[in-house]
Amino acid sequence: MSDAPVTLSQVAREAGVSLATASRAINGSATRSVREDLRERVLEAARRLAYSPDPSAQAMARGRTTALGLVVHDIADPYFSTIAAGVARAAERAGLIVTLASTEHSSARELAFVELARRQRSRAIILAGGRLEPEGAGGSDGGSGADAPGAAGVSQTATSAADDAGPASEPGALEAALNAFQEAGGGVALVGQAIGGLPVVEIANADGAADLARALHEHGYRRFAVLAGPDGHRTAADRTAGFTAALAELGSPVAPDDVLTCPFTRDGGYTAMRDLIERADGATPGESTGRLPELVFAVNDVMAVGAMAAVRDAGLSVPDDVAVAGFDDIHTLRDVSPGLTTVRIPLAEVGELATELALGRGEQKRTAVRGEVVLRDSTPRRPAEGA
Amino acid sequence: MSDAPVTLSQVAREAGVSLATASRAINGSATRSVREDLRERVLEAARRLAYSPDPSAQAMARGRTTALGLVVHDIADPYFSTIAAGVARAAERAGLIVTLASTEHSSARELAFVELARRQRSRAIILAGGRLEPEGAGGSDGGSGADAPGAAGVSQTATSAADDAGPASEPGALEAALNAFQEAGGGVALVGQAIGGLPVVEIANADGAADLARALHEHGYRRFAVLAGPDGHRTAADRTAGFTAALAELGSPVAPDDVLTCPFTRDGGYTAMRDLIERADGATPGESTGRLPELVFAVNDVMAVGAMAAVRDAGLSVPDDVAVAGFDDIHTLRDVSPGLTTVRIPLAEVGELATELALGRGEQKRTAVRGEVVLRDSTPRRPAEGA
DNA sequence: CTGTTAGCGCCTTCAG
DNA sequence: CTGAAGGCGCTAACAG
Repeated sequence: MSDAPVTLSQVAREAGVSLATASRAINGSATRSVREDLRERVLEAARRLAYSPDPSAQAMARGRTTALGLVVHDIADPYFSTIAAGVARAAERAGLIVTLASTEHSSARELAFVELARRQRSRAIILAGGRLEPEGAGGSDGGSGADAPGAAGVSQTATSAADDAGPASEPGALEAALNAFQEAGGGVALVGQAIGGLPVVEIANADGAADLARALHEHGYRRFAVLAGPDGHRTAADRTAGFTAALAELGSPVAPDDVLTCPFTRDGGYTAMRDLIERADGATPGESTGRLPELVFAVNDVMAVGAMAAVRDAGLSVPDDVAVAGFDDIHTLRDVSPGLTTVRIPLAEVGELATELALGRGEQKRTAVRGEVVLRDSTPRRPAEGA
Repeated sequence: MSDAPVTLSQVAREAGVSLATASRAINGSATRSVREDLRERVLEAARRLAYSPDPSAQAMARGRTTALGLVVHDIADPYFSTIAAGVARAAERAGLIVTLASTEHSSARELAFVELARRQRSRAIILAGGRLEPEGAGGSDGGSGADAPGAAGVSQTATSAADDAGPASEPGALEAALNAFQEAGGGVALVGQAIGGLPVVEIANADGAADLARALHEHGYRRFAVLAGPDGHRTAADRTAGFTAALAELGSPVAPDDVLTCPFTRDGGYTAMRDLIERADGATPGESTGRLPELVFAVNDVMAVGAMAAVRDAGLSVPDDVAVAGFDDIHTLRDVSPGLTTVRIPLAEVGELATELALGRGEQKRTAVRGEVVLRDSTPRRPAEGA
């Protein structure tokens, strides 16, 4: 059928006007305007021919794409996919196409995508996901040489760009790339926590965790442990810090031993909780406690669910033997049983907000979203108890 | 700093060669080759200048983008986000940029995206998500006029294109659009079930459900109900059909009354299960059963979890009062308790497969993925029972 | 208000 | 094997 796409000039010819007029009629060029009847004719012709503009051509002529870059750590993670849903919605509203990058936690890849976005002249870019402190992430393969195979080096694919960025990019490289992107006229928005002075939808991780701690304390809990996520993970660190700080203030400090480092994943939560249980059982001798904490706070829901599984697998019960709390209020996890106490973050809205921020609607460059504590059955009120 | 992006000609000048040579050196033009030392010089210059090609320009010159379109119903749904993760991985491997479209169940939007992809000359497009039978989905607003506001009609944004496609596109329009896309040289892959003769990663929904039914029957279950999803939803219908057919064969047919239509969502599962319970309670008089079925099969995990919540909210227990089974084996839901019996579909792999199919690696145009029954605690073996 | 004319950055025939 | 020249589809100065 209609093999070769219809071009604007075909439309112009069909309508009996010049190319320029057709262009103006169709996109309503900023300053110029077109006589009503001509416009009608052009529009009519375009409809008849089923014309639709070529984004690449427009991008080239305008020096600006209609693309919105979204980079997340892992699109399969409900935290990110919910944000992505918000971004997708807002982007569609703005008439933008979203290009998705799932970096699988490689900061090199992240950097490569930001650079790609700049090169591609994306309209804006949104970076979601807990920034890692300098350290860097590094891929699984340590690809030794900088430019190993064939015609690498200067590549035209995101892939190879990521590959030869090496195991971990220098700290600051991301910020620099983002700044360059912005200076080139692109919009930027971060989700989570700030980098430099870039626009950001901040999630009040520390405050939310502190609120949670207070609510739990008020419920009668006194002895806590924290599954704190990996070292160098900002989001995890902020949640941990907010939680422990609030407890310290309340006179129920968390012992350093009871703050366990672990991956930011379901398995991380599972394993850490299992360790905690083994320790309480005396299976791992030489440890302090000897008994389980009353409540375990996992710094995200997915970890919390892993932790609950570990409790069950050990033949124990949540909340009878240990209470568990999480963070995020992942929608898909709202029906776990017992219901998981958590801090609700309106992730989809966060995505929409970030999009609007990146697009520069509204002046503020910084929005904060504060979570709301949601108490459920995984942390019932404790019966009064003597010191 | 480096404000205006570096262009190929700058690289060429820097290397002291012509534009053409630089181009050939960098992308290794099919037929032509370049002397080794010149190539080195060009590559070196490119590196020094941090050159990277402009995708739009390449797209225009080559008449083909480096974009891979992925359209899903709802990226926040773990089913789709897991597929998306697979697609993202495979796309990166292939050096493609994925552009994401979350249609929010509007078939008009779906169609619009396919057309956009064609216009944009995307390399390939992947359509995931249960095709709806003709009926069409329709947005929430019934946008009356075909071309209502201002300069609509011929639009340059996916948004407006979707808007004026009206509530529901004619059946076959999608297939036609897909065919046109393919004829224009783009790759296509469907996920779920076939449309016409297009390449597809089929998910053996009926077979998987039948396997599940047999396993459950073997476990001693005899009286079933099905939360069947909405009318006209292919995936839902196939699962329901496979399940009921297998049971009929085994001599435990499911009464039509016990096949409940409901939305394909958590709330759909919740509500339908609640209805089932009320019915059993006699709260809704004039109904047949009077007692709960032994097992309720929800056609996807998310619905199943909603159903489990309804059971709990009614003060009943899974599996003591009713057993529950789902479909998909959503990763995030693997830790619900009791563990949910389901049919595991390797969703991420499905995404990768679809990508490869769409890219035309390998000749076959059709791959089938069969799920694997996973029995968990939500459907324990039933004690032997008299007729 | 409309039409003509240059490019945008790159690839790809063409000559040399 | 290399360089020069044209064009992809569209927009944005320019004239008219």
